[in-house]
Parts: sequence; C-alpha cells; structure tokens
Amino acid sequence: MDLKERIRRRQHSGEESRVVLDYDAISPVAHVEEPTGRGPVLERLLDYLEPVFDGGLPPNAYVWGPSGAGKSAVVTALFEHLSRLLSGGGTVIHTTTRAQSRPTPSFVYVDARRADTDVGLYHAVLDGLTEGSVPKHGVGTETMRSRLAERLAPAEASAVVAVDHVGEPGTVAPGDLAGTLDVAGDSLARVAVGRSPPGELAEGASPPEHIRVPPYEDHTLVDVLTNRVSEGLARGTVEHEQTRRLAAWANGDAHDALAGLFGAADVAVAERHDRIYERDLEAGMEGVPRPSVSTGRVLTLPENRQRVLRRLVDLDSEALRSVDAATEAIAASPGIDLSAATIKRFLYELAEDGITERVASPRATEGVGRPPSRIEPLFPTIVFRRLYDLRHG
DNA sequence: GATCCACGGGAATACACGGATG
DNA sequence: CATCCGTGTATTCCCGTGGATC
Repeated sequence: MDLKERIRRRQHSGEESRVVLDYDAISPVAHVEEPTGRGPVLERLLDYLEPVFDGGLPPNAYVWGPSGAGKSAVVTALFEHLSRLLSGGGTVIHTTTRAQSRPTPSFVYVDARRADTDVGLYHAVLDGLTEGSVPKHGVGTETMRSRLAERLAPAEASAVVAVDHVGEPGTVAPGDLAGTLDVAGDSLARVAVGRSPPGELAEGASPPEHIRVPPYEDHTLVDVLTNRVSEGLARGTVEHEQTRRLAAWANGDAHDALAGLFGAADVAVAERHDRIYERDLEAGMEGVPRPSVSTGRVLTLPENRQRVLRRLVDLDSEALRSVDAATEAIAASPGIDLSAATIKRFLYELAEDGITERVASPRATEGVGRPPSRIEPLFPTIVFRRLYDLRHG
C-alpha cells in the first residue's frame, strides 16, 4: 500500500461504502420472488401439480438437480405463490364453475436442514398447516405424529409438502421420507428436493414422478447475477464482463456465483473502494472453495457450532495448523463460553460432516505420536462471516 | 412430570514411529 | 525381514446431565 492509498483511506474512513445497498439482495441464501431463467422447470412443476387445481393431489415426486441449479429458489417461490393464491385465507376464492369443486390442498415448504429429525419434520409440517403456534418441546414424537394425522384426517383436508435438501449429511434421506411422512394416507403428497440422481436412491425409495432441474447455462447465470446486482449494489459498481467471469467460473452453480459476487462486494466495502475492482473480484472468488458447501447449510447449524465457525474463519494459518491449535485459539477468543473439550469435538464433527476438511499433515517427522491435521473451511468464508455478523448485530 | 436437544467430558480406539523381537 | 510392542498423539464414540418447554 503506497502513501497515496493510505491517505485516501483516511479521507474516506468516515464515509459509508456506497457499493452495497442491500446484502440480502446478493446473498446466496436469499431467494427472489421471481426466479430468473427457470421458466421450463416451473412449467414442469406446474404440469405435475395440475391435479391441485381441481382439488386433487399429485403423486409423490422427487425434484433433483445439482448444487446451485435453483431447486430451492423455484420450489420456495412456487409454493409461496400457490399457498397465497389457492389455499390462502381459506375463504371464498373457490367460486369456480368446475363440476366438483373441492377445496385445494395446503402447500407446505419444509427445509430438512432445520427439521432434521422425525419430530422436527412433524413439527414443521404441522406448523405450516396450523394457524397458531405448535409446541416444539415437551411433546413426544408419536404424539406429534398422530396430531399431524388428525390434522389431515378430515375428508377435505390435504396437503402438498415439499421437503427441501433431503439426502444431505444430517438431513433425512429421500428414502426415509416416505416412512416418516406416511401418516395421513393419501391426503399428503410429498415433494422431495435433493441432489442425488433418482437412480442412486435406495431400492424402492424413488417416487413415481421425477423432475430434473438442470444447471444454469452461463448466459442465464449472467442474467441471474445482473438481476441481483441491480437490486443489491449501487449502479456502476460491477461491469458486465465481471458477471460473465463469475458465471463462467461458477460453472452453472448459482450459489457459488452469488457467493463470489457477495464476497467481492464485501471485500470492496472493506477496502473502501467505490466499485468492485479486479482484485476484489479475485478475493471474492478466492473466498469460495470449489466445490463449496452451501452457505445455507452452515447458517442452519446449531448456534454454538456457528459461533465456533465464526471464530474459525478469523484464524490465521498458524492456528489452523492443527485441531488442537485451533481449539486453543477459539477457546481463548472473546464471546466463547464453551469448554475446550466441546470446541474440539465440534471441530471434529464439523469436519466429519464435510463443513470443513481435515488435511493430514504430509510430513510426520516432527516429534512422536500421530501427526495433527490442518483445518480448512469448505464453505464460503467471506459470505458466512458477513451474514453471521449481520444476524448477530 | 415429560420430552427433546445441545453440552461436557472422558473412555475407547486409531494411528505413527522407533525400537525390540522372532 | 516381517511383526510386535510401547509410547505419545489424534480421533472417535458414547452416555449422563441440564436447560427450555409443554
């Protein structure tokens, strides 16, 4: 950094950056109301859901596609609109001239990352189906199960339940979903959303209907980015060429592309730049491992695990050298009241779950005993740091 | 009183290495 | 030379406990 730069920083140090207007708008975990460039997939889903417009239920389905293909974006947007337009309010609306006008089903979207146990699933579905609040504790699994069954027991009651992110480490497997949610006979249709190709599902675990969500084409991904940029960043802060670079680099993965953009913008802010420069873009992409764990997965981890990860992303390579060193550094950092034993266990478990990676030390000459392993984050670090801080004041 | 879940904590096991053993 | 053994770490595993909630 030269003197001119130093002085320039001081000059601007009192000013707010004008690069980012709204972090949520460029966040890889936020979804927009109208997904860009996923028209054909929406059509497929609407075809599949056709029976609901006559008050019926579609068969169970499996929506699948690679990371960052817009599965969650499309399903959340669609379910949001459907429940608002169809079952919303439960009043009138159904003044159709159709022969047999049955009430349309309810639409419930469940994130399996949040509902990661049987009780959790029952709770989430029941919550989406019920007006008031649903007890989270003190009620046994079986009780919740029968409450859900009761809720869907009346002849006219039915629901389409989308369960997103099935088959990830820590979430329900697509094959187990049937066993868990088969509580209400044929008044509940399941839409599992996951990454594994249907062929890889366990024997007999594949629903009758499959809907594939292909990865984004580069030019479509550019559109996605451009739309987000226009919502979240100040005019003229990103060049078109830069969005093209991001799209090409992300290889069709909208999550990664947005994470890179978000990171670049955040770096630009930190550097007090007036727009995203090349080095900001580089740094932004640098902050996204390839392949990357979804930011959403990290942000739905239990609070204390996120707290540990938040400290982890601030550690230097010296502290990341071993699990022990990282544990020590984290335990010593402010705002951590977990015991060292617990922090260490978290670090091992996070690595086991694929959130981080333990890299075995290549040389084992130093000292005796089993050599330690280095820790590397496998999630978008800059994005996580910013979003975590925004959520925690 | 019941239920679920995250924590703590420590026991059990795995691994790496050098040196002893067969 | 192939194995086994002891020592020192690293890693995994598991269960009791306590808070929060109903």
